[in-house]
Parts: sequence; structure tokens; C-alpha cells
Amino acid sequence: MTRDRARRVTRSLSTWFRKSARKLPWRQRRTAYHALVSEFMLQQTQVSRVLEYYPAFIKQFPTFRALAAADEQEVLAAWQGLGYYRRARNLHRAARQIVAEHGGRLPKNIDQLQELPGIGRFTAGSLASILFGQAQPIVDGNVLRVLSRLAGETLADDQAWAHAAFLVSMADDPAIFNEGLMEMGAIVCTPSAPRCGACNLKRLCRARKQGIQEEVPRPRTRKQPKKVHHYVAAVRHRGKLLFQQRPEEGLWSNMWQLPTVESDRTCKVSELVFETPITQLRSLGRFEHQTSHRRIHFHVLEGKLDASASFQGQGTWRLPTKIQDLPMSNAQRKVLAMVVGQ
DNA sequence: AAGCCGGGGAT
DNA sequence: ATCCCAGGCTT
Repeated sequence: MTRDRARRVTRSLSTWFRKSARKLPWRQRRTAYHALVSEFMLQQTQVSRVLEYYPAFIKQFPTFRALAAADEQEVLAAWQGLGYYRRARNLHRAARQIVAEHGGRLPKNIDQLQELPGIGRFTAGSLASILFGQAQPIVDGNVLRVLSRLAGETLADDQAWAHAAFLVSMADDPAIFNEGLMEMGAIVCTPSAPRCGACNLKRLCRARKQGIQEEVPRPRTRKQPKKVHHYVAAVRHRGKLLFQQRPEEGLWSNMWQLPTVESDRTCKVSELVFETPITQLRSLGRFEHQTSHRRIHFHVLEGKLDASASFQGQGTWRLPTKIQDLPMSNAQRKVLAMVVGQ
């Protein structure tokens, strides 16, 4: 790309963004803390979803120190329903690291930023440019699409990073240019039916010139979700239900659930082996839950603790109305609704 | 390089 | 039903 073309692109895009930027909560006060929370929440998550969580999260954890002082379970509970829960755990760990190792201030150096858990190449570049004005490139899903369409071909990741680096080096204001690049992808240069008529870059867009803007970039290949089965048992005792915590690794790590057996295949009720012995199992219903990599068939049961077996106390007994402190996946919340609805 | 990690909006 | 989303981490 020539210097002249890069200058045209950065100018046109920055002009558009200065005029059209959405008013978003994390754009009101540009503090490092607000920027960091929004960056984590926005990873692989659309702005409209983040808007449902961000204000309450900031209210509950207003500063790095407040977040660092919280328990991980509190942070997970504030995150529940938003997905990709490792982000919440990483954000919590990052806050603790910032307080412990950086005096409660976010480092400005891009390499130091990337040493924080949950901050990779993109988030480090985003913080360095938007928060600190450094000419660091960023490439996310939006940017890859915008740059590919400008170039008239599907860019490989390293090509896109090279384009982004050259462009941001030509920009008068790296913060405006980078944030505008993402906003352009979200608002104008959308995956399907891009609003080319309203685009400030239309005269510079090679995909549009060839009429292939809907074909560029080519869709990523995706594996189809694996089908699995989760057998969930509601165990009651004096109006309370037994809840157990999931393992630290894998799906919904460290979150809570009713006792659950997972299998790659359908099982007969008689062959289910729960960690805690449960008898008199009876079916209450079923539903499907979809994630990016799994199609989970939930089988909801009820049963009783096996009185002949010793209960190790693995879990906690709670009234279904008093579980606000137990972070749970949306799927297990659906299970609970089905159980309580009976 | 490929797999894993959620949940929902848009079409 | 399919694609996508202000990606990062692990293998």
C-alpha cells in the first residue's frame, strides 16, 4: 500500500468516526480501569451484550483495588450469562497483578500489557493506542473485514496486521483511527449487507469496485458442534437443593450446578453414576443447549440421596431462591427453572 | 495450526 | 440454520 493511499484511508476513516462515534459508557471517562473492563467484556462479544453487564460490574467493582480485593466467585457471579468465563477470572487476576506489581496503575508498555493474563496482541494494542495514544496496530474481526474489503481480497492474519500497522503509523490520532476502524466494521462495513452507500471510504474500497464486498473476506471454516449429554439430578432436602462446583478447568470452570453426569452418548437412567450416590431417579424433562463447540442435550431428573452411602458433603444445600452468590451457567439456570417450575 | 472456551444477535 | 462477535490460551 502506498503512503498516499494510507493517508487517504486514515483521513477518511478518522473524519467519519469523529462525527459518528456511538456514545458508549466506557467512552465517557477514559480511565485505565474502565478501558480494561470494557476490553475484556468485548472480547468475542458484541457491544449490545456488554451494555447489559458493564454498568453493574463497574458499580460493584469501581476500581482496580476493589476488583483485586474481591473473591473470584463474586467476579464470576457478576459475569454469569456473559460467557467465556475465563475472561472474568483473567480480569480478576490481572487486577490483582496490577495492584501487586504496578502500584495499582496499568502499565503503558505494550510488552508489559501482554504479560497480564487475558491480554494478548489485540487487547494490548487497543489499550496502548486508545488509552495512551501509541501508534500500535489492532486486528479484530471487524478490522479484518474492513481491511480485506479495502484491499479487495481476503487478507491472511499477518497481512492484516501489516496493513493495520502501516495505516496506524500514518494516522494523525492512533486512538481515533483504531477505534474508528472497529466501529466501521460494526456499523457500516457489516458482514452481510454492508452500508456501502453511507460509507466514507467507498471511493477507496477495492472490493466494492469489483462488486465482491459480500464475498470478502471469505467465511472462516468451522467445525460443527459435538453432541453430548448432560444428566442433571435435582436432589431435595427440607426444601433445599444440592449444588456442586464444577472443576477448575474446562467448560464453565469453577461455576456451580446441580449434580451432573456428562456423557458422549445417551445413557439409561439405571447406568448413571453420579459423584454423589443418588437413587430413585425420575425424569422431569429435557432441552437442548447450544454453545460454539457443543450441542448439549440436557436430561433433567430428580432423585434422592442414597441413604446407605456416606455423603461426603461435596457441595452446598441451598434454597433455590438463595443462590445469588453461586455463579451458574445459563444452561444450569435453565435446568433450575425447570426443576423449580415443577 | 488447530482446538477449546458461551451465549445471543442478525439474517 | 448459519455466521458472527473490540480474542486469548493451550496443545
